[in-house]
Amino acid sequence: MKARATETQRKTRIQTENEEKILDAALEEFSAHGFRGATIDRIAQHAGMSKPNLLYYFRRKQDIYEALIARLLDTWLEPLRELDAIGDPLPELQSYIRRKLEMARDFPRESRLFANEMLQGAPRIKRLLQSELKPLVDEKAEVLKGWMKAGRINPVDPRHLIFSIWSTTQHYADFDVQVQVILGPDRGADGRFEDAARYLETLFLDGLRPKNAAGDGPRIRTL
Amino acid sequence: MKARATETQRKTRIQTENEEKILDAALEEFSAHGFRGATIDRIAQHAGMSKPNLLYYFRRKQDIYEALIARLLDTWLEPLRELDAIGDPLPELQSYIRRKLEMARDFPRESRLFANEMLQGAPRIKRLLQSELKPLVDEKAEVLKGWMKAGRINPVDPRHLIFSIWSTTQHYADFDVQVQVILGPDRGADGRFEDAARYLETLFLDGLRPKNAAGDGPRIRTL
DNA sequence: CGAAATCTTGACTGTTTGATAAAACTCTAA
DNA sequence: TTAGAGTTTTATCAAACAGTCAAGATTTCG
Repeated sequence: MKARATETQRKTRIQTENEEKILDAALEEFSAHGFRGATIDRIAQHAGMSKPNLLYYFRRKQDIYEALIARLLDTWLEPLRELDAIGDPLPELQSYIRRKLEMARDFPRESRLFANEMLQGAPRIKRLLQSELKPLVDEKAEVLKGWMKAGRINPVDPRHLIFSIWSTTQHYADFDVQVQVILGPDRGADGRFEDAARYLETLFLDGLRPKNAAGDGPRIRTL
Repeated sequence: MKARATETQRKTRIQTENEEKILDAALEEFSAHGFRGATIDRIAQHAGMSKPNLLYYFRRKQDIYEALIARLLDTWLEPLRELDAIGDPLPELQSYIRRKLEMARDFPRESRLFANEMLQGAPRIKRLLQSELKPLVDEKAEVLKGWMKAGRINPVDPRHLIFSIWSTTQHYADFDVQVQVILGPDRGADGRFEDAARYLETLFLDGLRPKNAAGDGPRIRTL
């Protein structure tokens, strides 16, 4: 009779399977339409079960969404956690960028779900951002600052540096349609991924200013 | 009796005012909740009028959305149009980045509306992207290629370069909540904007690798 | 097997939503 | 001033929506 009670209780095979199916379908829906735009009917349909049956596993729409968010944030921050203060700065950053890019490739729906929540003003995870995300970023910002002080990477605002890594990599998941329209069908998904990886490597390591050439031009006005 | 007919017909003062009020309210709603998540009721309420009255100006929900999208794309592409093949590459790119950053600061709702449409797979503007966006990007990609061939900027994939400018700048509008959580309240909106501008300038011009120092470290594995 | 626990379904409720009709009201220009 | 165009509201509708309930079907396990 009681299915998803919070009590310590082993999950049935069917329960595990169905919860998985539901969360997968819900990810599809929520990531494309946001919390309000998604409907239980569509999630149930996509999960291949009746609406009342879905509601047997998750009492309310919000419960599905929260279950999704809960499992998301941890996965999402994993790449940043791996940024190692002991390692060499540039290779560390490079592999962080690559890990984020791989996540955008392998978990685009998760990326979009996160983006959707942000666009809405993060009403449901703002607190989590405060308690989980911020301390982690603070910690890693200190690591970056250390590298800068040692002259091992150029001195920039470490937090904005992190923003730029997030945005450039997640762009390939969140704006996938646009990317495909612009790049055309010539190059498949794998090719696009490698192109993006190569480009971001150059951008973050060396920027656009040519090192050898004198062709620098005048500084632009600082408006 | 007939209000918003497609016929050539002068608009009333009231008509102009109310359409403006509606579009502003709709922008608020659609940018935060997407097409499905937004409701006419809430838009009407936010616009300070009754739902039937709103529907007197825009027959269907979709009409409001489309009116919004139509006026958006043109504004959105304006900064890229200004990228001048004749100018000096680095200052041109720098001021393009700055213009995009200014748009993120001054029109965050428009940015979010666009992002929302993308997350949904751009069902309503995919065609417009093909016919308007792609040719423009193709044209500007050629400009960039020319600069690269002349050795005036580092050789990179021009389209991915454009993606990175879009993503880094729009991030400050689309993920504003997250940015605020991480940066804290110490620095106001203006300070954040200037910090971002300064950081992006360094990133795009010089990247992170220090020029003077030898501290380079080994190359990372190309996974 | 067979009973208890688990799972599934159809029928249903109250509410919200997009949209319409027509009556009532307001503004404007001759 | 007043007729008619333009605007707003009240009342209403059908569909979509989140969520409930109890009865029936299935699985699990002693």
